[in-house]
Parts: sequence; C-alpha cells; structure tokens
Amino acid sequence: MTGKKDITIYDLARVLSLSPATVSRGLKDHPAINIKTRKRITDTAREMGYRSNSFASNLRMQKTHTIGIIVHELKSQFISSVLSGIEKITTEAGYDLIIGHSSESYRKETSNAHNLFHKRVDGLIASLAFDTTDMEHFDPFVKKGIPIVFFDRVEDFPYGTRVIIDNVKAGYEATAHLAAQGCRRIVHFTANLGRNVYAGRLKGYQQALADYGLTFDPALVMVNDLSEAAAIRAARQILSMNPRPDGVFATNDFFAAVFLQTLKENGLRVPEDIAIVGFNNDAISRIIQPKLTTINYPGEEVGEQAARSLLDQLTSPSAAVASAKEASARTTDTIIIRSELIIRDSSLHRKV
Amino acid sequence: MTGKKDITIYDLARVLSLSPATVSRGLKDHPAINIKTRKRITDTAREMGYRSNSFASNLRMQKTHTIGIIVHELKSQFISSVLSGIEKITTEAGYDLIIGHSSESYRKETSNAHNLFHKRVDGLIASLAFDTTDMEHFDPFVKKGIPIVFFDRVEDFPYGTRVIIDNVKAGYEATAHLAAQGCRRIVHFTANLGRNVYAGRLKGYQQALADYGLTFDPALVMVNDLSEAAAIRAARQILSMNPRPDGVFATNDFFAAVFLQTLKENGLRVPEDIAIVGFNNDAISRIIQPKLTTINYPGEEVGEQAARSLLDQLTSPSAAVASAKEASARTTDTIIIRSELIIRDSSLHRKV
DNA sequence: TTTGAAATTGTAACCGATTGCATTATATTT
DNA sequence: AAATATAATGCAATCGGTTACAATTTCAAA
Repeated sequence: MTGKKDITIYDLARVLSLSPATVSRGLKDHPAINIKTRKRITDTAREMGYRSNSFASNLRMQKTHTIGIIVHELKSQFISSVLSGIEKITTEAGYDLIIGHSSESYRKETSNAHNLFHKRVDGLIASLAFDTTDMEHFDPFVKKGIPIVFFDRVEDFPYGTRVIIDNVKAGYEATAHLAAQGCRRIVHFTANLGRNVYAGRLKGYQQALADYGLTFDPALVMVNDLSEAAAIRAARQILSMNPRPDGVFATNDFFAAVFLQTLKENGLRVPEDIAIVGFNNDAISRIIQPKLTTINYPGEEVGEQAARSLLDQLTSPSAAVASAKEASARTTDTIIIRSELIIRDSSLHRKV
Repeated sequence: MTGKKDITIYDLARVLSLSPATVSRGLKDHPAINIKTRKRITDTAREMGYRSNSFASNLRMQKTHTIGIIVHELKSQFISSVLSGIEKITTEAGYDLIIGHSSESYRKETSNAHNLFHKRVDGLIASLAFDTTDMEHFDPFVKKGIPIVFFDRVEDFPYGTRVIIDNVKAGYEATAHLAAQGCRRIVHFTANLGRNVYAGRLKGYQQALADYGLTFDPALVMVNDLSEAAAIRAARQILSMNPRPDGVFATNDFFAAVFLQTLKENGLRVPEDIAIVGFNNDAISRIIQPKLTTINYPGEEVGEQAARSLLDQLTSPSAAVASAKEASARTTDTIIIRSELIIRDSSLHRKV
C-alpha cells in the first residue's frame, strides 16, 4: 500500500483558508456559498485530486446510493439481459449495483438478502430461487421501508413491486398455436410448479387445451430442472412413448433446443413429426435448425422497468410523506411487460 | 422510511453497562475480552438485532471488503461464467462485488474505473473494452497500490496480474486442425486486432499455416464485430468467393454458429464443403448442427483464478511489507488457464 | 452614520466503529 | 499481607463529510 494519503475537505480547507463546512457546501453547489468561493473550491479540489469519501458521507447521510440485486442464476441469457437493462438505468442515475447470486437455492437467497440488508442498500431488485416459498428474509427491508422490486420469479407478498409478463397468456398462446397447427397430444415441459412463472404457463396451457377441445392429461405435463441432461432424457422418453406426442411446449429455449436436437439425432422430424415451442427468445432459438417458435420475453426491458420503478420509489417524495397508506399503494403495483409469440419453423405443422 | 433506528454498539453498551470499546472488541473475538463478557455481548447483540454499520467500520478501517469488476459485455455466456466463478470465490471470502459494464466502450470503461476507484474498492478485476489502448484510467489504482487482476482482454501493463489463455497456441491448434483435415484455403474471422486475444489467435493461425506449408493470404483474415449481422454478411461473402474457402476459424462460437447456419441455408454442406472451428465452447456449439469444433475456454475457471489471485494479494502480508519490489514481483504474474481444442463434426473434413 | 436584513462563512456536534494508551480488577509470588 | 504480574475494561481520539445554529460581513434603506 504505497500512495500518499487521500485529500480530504480538511486539506482543501487549509489550503483555501476556509472552513471544512464551506468546502463541503461549495463542493455540492449549496446556494449559500458565494459563486466565486465555490469556483475556488471546485478548482483546487480538481487540482489536488480530491475525491469525496463515500463512507463518511454514507455514514452521515444514512444513504448508500447502492442497489442490491439477487438473481437466481448468472449464467443465463435472460438474466444477463435483465442485468444489462438494470445497469443501464441505474448507472445513469449514479447508483451502484451489488450483485448476489442464489444459484437457485433458498438458503443462499436468504444469506444474500441478509448481506445486502447489512450493506444497507437503498433498494433491492430480486428474482426468487427455485425453491423459495416463504419471504421472511425480506422482512427487514419491509420494516425499514426499503423498496423492493421483484421480477420474473415472484410470490404473493404484500410489499414491493413486481415486474412480470402475463405467464398465463404466454402459456395460452404457445399452446393454442400448437393446437391450431393441428397438434392433438401436446406435452408441456416445465419446472417447479410452485414458482409463479411455471404455474401461470401451465394454467395457460390448460386453458388453451380446453378452448381447442383437447383433454388435459396430467401425464403430459413433465416437470424437471430444464437442464441439458434433462432435455436429453426428455427426448429419449418422448421417443419411447406410444402414441407419440405431436407437440411440445417447453418453458425454456435452451431446453427446447437441446431437446429438439436430440430428437433430430434420433430420426424424428421437426416440425413434421413433432412441433416445438420454446420460451424466452434467446439467441439460440434463432440458430437452432429448424428455428424455434418461442415466446419473446424481453429481459432488457424487464431490467429497465424494474430499475426505473425502484428509482422512482427512491427519489419520490414518499420519504417525506408520512402516509404509509400512500407509500403502500405505490409499492404494490405490478408492471406487466409485453410478451408475444414469435412463430418460426419449429412449429409449422402441416400434418392434417 | 418507517423503521426504528438501528441498534449500535452504544445501545448495546448501555444495556450491558459496558463501554462501546468493550462491545466492539467483544463482537470480534478480541482476545483481551473475558469469555463470559463476550458471550453476554454477542447474545444481547443477537437479541436486539444488532447489525454493524459497515460505513463506520469502512471509514475507520479504510477498507471496504468490496471488489470492483469491469466487464466489456454482460450479455455473453463467457462473461456470465466468469462472473459466476468470481462470485463463488469472493462470496466465500465475504467480499462484495460491484459490477461495472463498459459495453465495449473505452469511454465507459474509464468512467467505470473512476467510479470504482471513488467507491474505494479493495481490488479490481477487469476485462478491457474493444477499443481500449491506453491504461491511464488505472493509474489511480496503481498509485494507491490497489491490486488489479485483468482477464481475457489484457494489455501490456507493468502492474497487475493477468489471467488468460495461450491465445497463440489456441489459434495454432484450431488452424492446424483444419489444415490437418485437408483444408487449403482457411479463412480467419476475428475482431479488432489491437486486442491481445485476437492478435494472439491470428499469430497462431499464421504459424499453423506456415507449419503446414500454406501461404498466408491477408485477404483471408476478416475483421468485424462478430455480431449476428456480421456473421450473416460474412456467410454471404464466403458464398460469393471464387475459389471458395474450404475452412473457417472464427474467434467466437456465436458468430461461427450463425455463420454455419447461414451457409447451410444457402445449400453449402458443413463440413463437406467447408469445415468450421469456433471459439469458447459455449452451449451453442453443442447444439448447432453439425456440432461445432471449438476451443474450450473455461470461463468459470478463469473467474475463480482471477478472484483467488486477487484475494491472495488482498490478504497476503504484502500490505505490511515495505518492499515495493517484492509487491511488484507478485503483481506481475500471468496465470495461464488451460484451453484445448474440442473436435466435433463441423470440422471433420473428408475431402482429400 | 446608523441599522437591519440578506448574504456568507464558521463552529461544533454528530454519524458508528476502532484502537492506543490508560486504568482497574484479579491472580500470583514472596 | 504486600508487591508484582496479568487479565479485563474504559477513555478518548480518530476516520471525513454534513448541517443546525451562530457569527460575521455586506449592502442598501433610513
């Protein structure tokens, strides 16, 4: 640790023959400071390479200008996009991001939540882990009135904003499209049905079946972890089924792509023998052959909205407003992001 | 902002009829504190829901327990993996991450660097932007002796550790493999040759050509931004060439995949008409048909090594050691991560 | 010139944790 | 029991920026 000591406002004050208070005010455009003095201050601050100490400031102000993020997975194109969207908005506003990663584990999620609370983030943006059901770990934020925005994976919780898509509608459109293409036995690959996103899509799937006069067969709803290995196993299973399904709606493009690939390797034709619809509109859906019909789930947009919503709550006058009712009204919104079906070759059934 | 005031060591001290100093020591297992007193302290701290104020601590200790990260892109599987690796190691050690994102822009990179310096991160992990050449924005870190670990995209810089792969060797292996398969006209798709990674791979490409008795044709080295659009353009260009190249080494799997796909759509057979090798071993390389031969570049491993190296420097006794020479010796290492060619169908040429 | 309001600047007390240097309580030795 | 060593705790300054309130200066109105 070489390096001279940092310059502080006391150093500036000494050099300028002013008080630290005046320097402090001068650096932040306090109206009471004479414009000429202010200029002297900012000039010498620049010359001497002054940088303010955010700890001292945070300590005094009880604000951190930092936003905590908890994601369930980092190695995901969707999450990367969301992060990118968040980053774009928060950086403009001068906020920093601290990222926590739950790896789909409730335990790690709680530990992240505690850590971020301890770090006194000004706000939190979170997507829940696979197996999260209780929300107790967010109570400290609630008690302190620290705003939270949940996205994608959410729970019913009487606090915070939710940024989501209409999963029921998305599931409905995907399934209805397959049905409209003539599919009669449509398998649904999904994950933990306790999670809102999967529950919603399943509901849409069922509604679409009903609307198209197809009976719902619980055996065709297959739950797994949507991993590469699971996709390969799933493909094998489908190949061995009799009668074989003629349509598949998977809640994840990566899974759908591996699944599709494995079927092809085993001689099945897509979409002729089996039509496939994925979810997310990841890059892979445009590269796999045939190109994958999917639901567009714009991650960057989700991130931007989540960040904007959080910043709104941080900078709105609510802090001053006493009315908990009003604050509560503001913080219980749900923001629905538009999602839509993108039809590509993998589902264009021509069997009739 | 509802919520009672936070509990401080002063509150604990009052309740326990002790001094704040004793409480502070008790909370951190200071040996001078009686074990029974310590227990009383930690117990009531738990009961009263005490959480230490990291700003006060940071202010006093001049340490943040925070690591800054600058990446050139967030929406990349490779970078996600690296982040995941970093996160794994640093979380174990109780460090937080602040993530900055340069979007391949030198300007944003400098602004991120300044911001992270200002936030007083204890250390920095960075991968340079596309167009970064000068390293002045890292000078403040150098002057203060804040350790830096660069990964992937690095520059010659007499400070900091580098975690990289042997790009020359990787480029060589990729190209030599194509040559060994009988390719005679091998195109190399790459990006800004000012960046070490691309320069190194090109060098390996040239060496392999030489070793296999092929003449180097600068016209076959094509530089672009490796985007989806560029891949499609590239494919069109290849299709129009006469004589047509019979091998392609692209420095990015995503680009290679889109390129491959576009060629197929235009009737070219891979690998019969043209053999292709990508780079990174992204998931997409295993899904595209034919599967892509590629260089395995283990991002998670890179992230873990980078984080470990940084933590070493943060916790080593170097802080106490005066010898700048010794510190400098330690901080100029380069860590080479093993990378290797993974041969798949896209390059198995059988044309003699 | 006197006077009071307005414009500037200064004083000093925070924010909460840390730690060198006492000081006090306890244990050990003679 | 006195003297000394040792263990345990307290005092008070410090980190750097912020801000209520006080003090001073400036300037125009009286």
